[in-house]
Amino acid sequence: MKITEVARKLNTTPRTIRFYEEKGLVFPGKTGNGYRLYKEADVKTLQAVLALREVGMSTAEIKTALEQEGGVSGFLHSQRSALYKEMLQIRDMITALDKMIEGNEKDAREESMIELAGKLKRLKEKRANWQDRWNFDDQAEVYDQNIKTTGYRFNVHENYWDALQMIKEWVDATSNEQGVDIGTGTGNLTGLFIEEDIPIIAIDQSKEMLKMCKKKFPRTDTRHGHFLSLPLKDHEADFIVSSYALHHLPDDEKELALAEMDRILSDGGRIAIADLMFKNKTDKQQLIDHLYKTGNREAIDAIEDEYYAEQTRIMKWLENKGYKVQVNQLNSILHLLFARK
DNA sequence: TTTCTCACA
DNA sequence: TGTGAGAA
Repeated sequence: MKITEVARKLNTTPRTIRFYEEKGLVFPGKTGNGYRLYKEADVKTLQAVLALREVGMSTAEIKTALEQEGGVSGFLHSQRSALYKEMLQIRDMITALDKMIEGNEKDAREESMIELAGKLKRLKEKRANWQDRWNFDDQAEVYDQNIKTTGYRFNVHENYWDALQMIKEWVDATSNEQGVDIGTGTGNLTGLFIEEDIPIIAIDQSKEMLKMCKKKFPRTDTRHGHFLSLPLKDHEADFIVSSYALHHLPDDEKELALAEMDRILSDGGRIAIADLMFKNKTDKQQLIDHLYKTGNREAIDAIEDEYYAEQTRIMKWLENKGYKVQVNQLNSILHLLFARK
């Protein structure tokens, strides 16, 4: 396609298209006489450029967007993720301010305001720098091996495959449903669905893990993202599964994660979670006491290193949102949670 | 027709 | 961030 043809098709002028080339957004080939020749792919990118321009992005921003891995859609998702983070911060600020207003009306002392401000600041920091303390990028190669080797006196992966299998069976998906696996890791759970030709989007915050997942199950749609901002539209998923992932989020963020799941899940959709948790606070204390008594340092270290959930708290949250919840405990720390919206 | 360059808002 | 005009 020559330049005027493309311009007409996209409702712009040849001049503008050349301008975008000057800014490094398209690279058409040239004919013998020096005329620009546009391929179908070039037209596509130009279309994207025009669209992004329309939304107010600068050519420089568009350039970085185009260069990002995952292309435009990857960029859009990361933009969404950034905005979502901001939105959460603003929401935190509003609740904190509401509390201050309330406190002020009751003629509270200044300390409580300062206290609140401090709490807000810490929350903000936590949100801003959730970091992968466990370094999953480095674990990608060895993760599957680690599942097989049982711990000395404490094996977090006991009943691992049972749990994944049970999730798959409970979800009971058909091949025209859209699934999502959050914190897919090396894709063990995702694989169970892929084997049966059930479309599933595998999400992980570790790009190395995603590579490994793609290697094991090439047909998987892998996407970079994390619990607090999932790269999916509202109500896009028919079912959500997640295994051995939620315990990497602090408790207050777990509820945000559930809210985010709720956002992408269609009405009547299912959530199935397998994770290390305690039934409730007293259960947690009892188990830890027991471990102390028996001197099982290994287990205590493992538990303290992560954020095991309280099953009842998650259950309550889901029920408040109108989910019908069913639970199943496989061993002292492994719980399954099935919820229907 | 198209390209390139300089200038302009 | 574009656009206009003129020369080739």
